[in-house]
Amino acid sequence: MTFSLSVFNNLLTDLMNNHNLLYYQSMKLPRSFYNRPTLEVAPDLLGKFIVYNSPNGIISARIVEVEAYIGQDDPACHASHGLTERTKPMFGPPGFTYIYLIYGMYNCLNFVTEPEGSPAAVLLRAAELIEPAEIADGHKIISHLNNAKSAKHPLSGPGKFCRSFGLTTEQNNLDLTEDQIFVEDRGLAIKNIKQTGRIGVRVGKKRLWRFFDADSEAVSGKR
DNA sequence: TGAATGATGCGCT
DNA sequence: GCGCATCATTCAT
Repeated sequence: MTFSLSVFNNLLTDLMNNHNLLYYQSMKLPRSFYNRPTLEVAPDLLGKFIVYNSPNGIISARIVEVEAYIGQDDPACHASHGLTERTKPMFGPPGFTYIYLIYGMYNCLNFVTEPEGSPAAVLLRAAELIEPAEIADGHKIISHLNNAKSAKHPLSGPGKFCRSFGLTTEQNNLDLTEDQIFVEDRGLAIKNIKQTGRIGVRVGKKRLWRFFDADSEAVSGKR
């Protein structure tokens, strides 16, 4: 099973290197994927691949950990204080990025979910580069941007992920159905999904809205 | 355990 | 407007 999946991925890798556009168009998640209840979207994102067409080249990694933040009634959700300039993307249509600065130094990437006017998003907490690097110079770009700060797991944690990918608030509110940044399905299924409370929040701890791939080494924090 | 670091939002004038 | 507490984090001690 594991072997055939890796063969499958290698085949896709070759396909993609030779037929970039065709591959992207067929695998990219459509807006309808995000236009659903957030608690369905979040676990469904596990095993999908985030692809960023960065100024330095294309980077991609497998998503292994996410958290859901849902609506004005969720005290941990930024939208709990209502519509503000910062949280505007979450109130907008689904399938857009929502990136904000946290603790003065780290950025966090979210995927906006649910219909326009219904503020919700999924926070990307961790991802994993698949060996061999399946797109372009992913490893090189990431280790350069990460500046050797966390060589072993440079994508484990929302702040580390954005730092390694080179994502900042400049990439806020981008359309995930266009080509700069998107998520794609490569047919990889996650068989061991675990669910816990969200990390780092002081409110809304009872909601078990963190989802991660229990078989991944790249998951951040406690398992 | 705490320092680094800055935008945001709230509660006042 | 102005000041201050808060914050979906990370890393070194």
